[in-house]
Amino acid sequence: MPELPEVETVRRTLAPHLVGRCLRSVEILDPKVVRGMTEAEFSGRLSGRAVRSIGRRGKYLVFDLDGGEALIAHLRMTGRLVYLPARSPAVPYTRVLFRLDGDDRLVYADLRRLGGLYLRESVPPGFHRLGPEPLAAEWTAEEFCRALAGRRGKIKAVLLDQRFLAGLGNIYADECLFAAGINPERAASSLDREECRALHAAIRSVLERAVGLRGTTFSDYVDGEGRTGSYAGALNVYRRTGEACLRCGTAIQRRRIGGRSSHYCPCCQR
DNA sequence: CGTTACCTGAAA
DNA sequence: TTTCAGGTAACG
Repeated sequence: MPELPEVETVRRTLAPHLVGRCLRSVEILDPKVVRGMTEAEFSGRLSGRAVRSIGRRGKYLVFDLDGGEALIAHLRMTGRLVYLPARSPAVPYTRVLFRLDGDDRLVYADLRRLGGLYLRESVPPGFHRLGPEPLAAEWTAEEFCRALAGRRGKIKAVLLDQRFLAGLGNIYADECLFAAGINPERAASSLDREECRALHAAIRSVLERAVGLRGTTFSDYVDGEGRTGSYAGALNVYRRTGEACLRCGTAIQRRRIGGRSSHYCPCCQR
């Protein structure tokens, strides 16, 4: 479910509740979501540690804990991390419960169970190969243009490659390409300088606006306080197949690129 | 490079 | 019944 704006929103909504507080104990209801170690090791190494800070890298959340330990989460499609004050109703599909002081809890819920919880040593290899953060000041149009020129494959597939750029997913890749007026089927290396700069600016502005609106909710996504995001009303092409382009009126098309649905306006995106 | 597997549920 | 879903990794 979550791409960079949703994960960043979860980070921001969890931090005020969790930073400085202690994970008193861990209850694992479904061992599958704890990756790369036994349940006993996972709960043993986390129990009793306080949360120092919560960070984000691409679509990963990183909880830095006392003693140099870290809890790392990837929500994949349907994962949720929700802060649950004492006596709150249970969250459907809860897989792991972290008990805090005072009977408050942090819940990991995940309908499809594709997401996972990790410690530093068990983090998946992709974590260490993430590309630049698109909202970081150091990520310049110059660097982006150079990197694109050296890539084979279609621009849509390249934008989804987390080694190329960390945090874009299917929704925002389509929205950024629309904002830049670039067809998703174009070869990445065929973009000229002006198009690269337009796409760089589009990625920045779309992601910043989406973070400001607290992400996009279709069905599953909620933030760390259980609230939905409101970027769905700002979407121009994603899941609007057959509807009129808001800019020119042409019907939005959908086709499969690199195994994912891509939505675009055949008139505005060349 | 594209395809498949991993999971479950909703919608067509 | 089939297809589709916000993601990634492991195939061939």
